[in-house]
Amino acid sequence: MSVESLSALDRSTLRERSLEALRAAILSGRYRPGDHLGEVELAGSLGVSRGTVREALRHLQQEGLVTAGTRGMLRVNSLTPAEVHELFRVRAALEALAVREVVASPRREAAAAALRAAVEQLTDEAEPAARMEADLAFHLQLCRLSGNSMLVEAWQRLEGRMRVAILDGADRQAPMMARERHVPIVEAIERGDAEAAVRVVDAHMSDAAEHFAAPSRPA
Amino acid sequence: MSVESLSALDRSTLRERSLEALRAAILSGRYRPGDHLGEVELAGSLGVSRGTVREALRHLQQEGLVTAGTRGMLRVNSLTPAEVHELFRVRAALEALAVREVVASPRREAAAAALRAAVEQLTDEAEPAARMEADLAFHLQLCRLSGNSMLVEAWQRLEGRMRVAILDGADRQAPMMARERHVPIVEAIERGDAEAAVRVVDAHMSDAAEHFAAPSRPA
DNA sequence: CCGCTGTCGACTGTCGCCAGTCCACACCAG
DNA sequence: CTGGTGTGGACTGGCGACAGTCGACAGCGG
Repeated sequence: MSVESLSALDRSTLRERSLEALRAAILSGRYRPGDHLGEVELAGSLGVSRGTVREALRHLQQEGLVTAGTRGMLRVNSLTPAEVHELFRVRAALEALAVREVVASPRREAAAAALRAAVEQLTDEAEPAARMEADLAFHLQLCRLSGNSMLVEAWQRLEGRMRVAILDGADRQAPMMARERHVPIVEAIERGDAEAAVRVVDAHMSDAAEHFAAPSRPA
Repeated sequence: MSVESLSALDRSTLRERSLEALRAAILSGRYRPGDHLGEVELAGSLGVSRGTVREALRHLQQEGLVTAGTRGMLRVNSLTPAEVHELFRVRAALEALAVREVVASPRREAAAAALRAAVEQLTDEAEPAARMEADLAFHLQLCRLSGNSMLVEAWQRLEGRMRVAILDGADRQAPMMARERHVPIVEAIERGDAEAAVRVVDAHMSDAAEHFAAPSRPA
């Protein structure tokens, strides 16, 4: 029943490690959408007390990976196709702001270079999880380069939900993560053509929503 | 030292009541930015245990009203002028998406009517706090009418920070909350002119950022 | 007078426990 | 056989206490 033993080697708090372990367990599919996450069971699995698990669960709840059911019980959350579409539209709005700010920034040259580097990490051969990481890293980098901390935070709050949506439709994720999909964004930024970049991002997000909204696990 | 006694009359949990009380205490200025929020002190003030206060504080931390300082201690957060600008730019992006979706919605007529009603709540005479509430209610309503739940959630995550920013510059908030500032948005939506509505929202947010970014409380 | 050190205090991290509540299931009366 | 009932189990809500850690301050040596 053990999720994964918490190595007590690093200096972070138990709460942080538990949070990380829980998030990884959910994202890895160890717990499926709808599964009940009992505090006592998790406390036993993680080797920590209930209170510690509680805080981690509350955090995941705010992240949207976990939702409250009957009697305050928490279950692994899943997204409806409609929610996936909504999610990607919000993401598109945020990233559109990001590209506009990057283009308008005096550090546009350096930003474009950094994005070039991030795009190179999008390998076409790695396993799905690694591809997703590289893809998310690119988009997060894009937000970071805008220099807008509030934007970064808002984007990161969507990240958990995006991961579940992407992993749910992992069978068809390959084309979305391709390097060719991201290069045009960087090129438009390099040209200083914000509107073109926004259009590319919008189209990219729209396609992605279409791909990942398909209910692959009827559960 | 008592923040405010929690009436044990309603049916909500202690955690929720504590959270509400704490948020109100911070937003009301009972605690100033930078103030240390001790778990034991708050527990005593609220008449609940430390664990309960802890969870409420963690929630406020994610809301951005509270930030972690040395040794995990939590302090009331404040926003730099730059952050206020960033905040309103993100908000503008989200509300622009909202108006686009409202205009594109088949329920546009009904939505416009609901916004008309919300605009009427923007009285020019009430006290600052009430004006802010009406203003935020209008904008939240706008997001809700988009029917995009992810958008609503993203917006609400900014709400706490917006409140602190607005209250910090409450001395000059009056013009921003005026009804005339919001009527054009509704009118553009009624006309079905999404781009015009977006421009109005953008301008509104830009002005607001300018107003509320002024450091009024040098602390 | 200045710097180092040891001790004290305060605060958070974490834990185990008790209480309240809801659900499921067995049981019994009709 | 069916419906109401009661009882047991499981789960979360909430609490008090212990332990670890860091900062402040007084005291001592140079």
